[in-house]
Amino acid sequence: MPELPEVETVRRGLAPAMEGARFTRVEARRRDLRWPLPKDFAQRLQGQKVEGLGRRAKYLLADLSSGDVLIMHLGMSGSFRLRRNGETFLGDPRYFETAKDAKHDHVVFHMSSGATVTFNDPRRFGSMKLVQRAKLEREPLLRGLGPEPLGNEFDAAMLAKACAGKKTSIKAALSDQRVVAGLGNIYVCEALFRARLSPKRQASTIADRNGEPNERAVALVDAIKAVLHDAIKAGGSSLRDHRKADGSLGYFQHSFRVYDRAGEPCPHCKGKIKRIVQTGRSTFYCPSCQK
DNA sequence: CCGCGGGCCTGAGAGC
DNA sequence: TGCTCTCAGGCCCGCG
Repeated sequence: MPELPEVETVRRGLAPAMEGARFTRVEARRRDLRWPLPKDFAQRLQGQKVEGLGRRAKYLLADLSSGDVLIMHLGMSGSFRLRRNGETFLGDPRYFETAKDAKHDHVVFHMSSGATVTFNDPRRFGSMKLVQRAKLEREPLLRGLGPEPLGNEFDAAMLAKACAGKKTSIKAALSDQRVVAGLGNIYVCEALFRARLSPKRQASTIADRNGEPNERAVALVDAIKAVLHDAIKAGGSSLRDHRKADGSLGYFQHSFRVYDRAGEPCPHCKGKIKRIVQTGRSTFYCPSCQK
């Protein structure tokens, strides 16, 4: 599921329950996640205070009083659910916890705030990892990541430089976390539509020979920032698994202009939206608007 | 180094 | 109802 807007939505939902609170009890019910949890995972968290809950790309980072950082990733199907003092799930009344859901509850945090934070992930592409804060810069999961797309330092010059000389498509380049960190299939498709650029265009064509940005790079950066801002405002996109921490749904999926809309009319020219496959993933775009 | 394809897992939905 | 097939928001690894 989760691309940057969904992870940011989860972060904002969990922060009030976790920041300033301690782990009173931690259950690691399943350790065979994408990267196996260490044997002492629960023990290393127990009693630690969460100093802050941050985000880098699609990773959640909990800063702990022990000097460790808890890195969490949602993979494709991961989600967090938040309960307080044994209450049932807050938020959307359409949500019911089913036995099927509970079997994928792999990690449970009991917090001194009275909150219970449950990590659920059917496909187990997500995971967690504890690293020392002093070694965070050398952490392999984070080391190669490109700039945060919503940061001030991410601009047309930076994107053009990263794409200059790239033979691959602009779709593949934007999906590459080393170029820009946090976009996935949905928001790459949506950003390219907003920038009116074809996903098949060679990545290097947003830069001139010297690697300087052209007008396409400017449009693309604007489109990326805009779609991410809009999606965060909507609480992310809920397709299959994503929910806000209180169990309610994000609603940005209703604002998709091309993603998952093959055959439907383009919102701009009314032509047919097309689905193609690039590097093994679906791409949705309007062949007449996006050049 | 670069780009691509396969694999990791489970579940949902379509078609028969 | 149930089987089989395809597809899914991410990321890592190995191959050429």
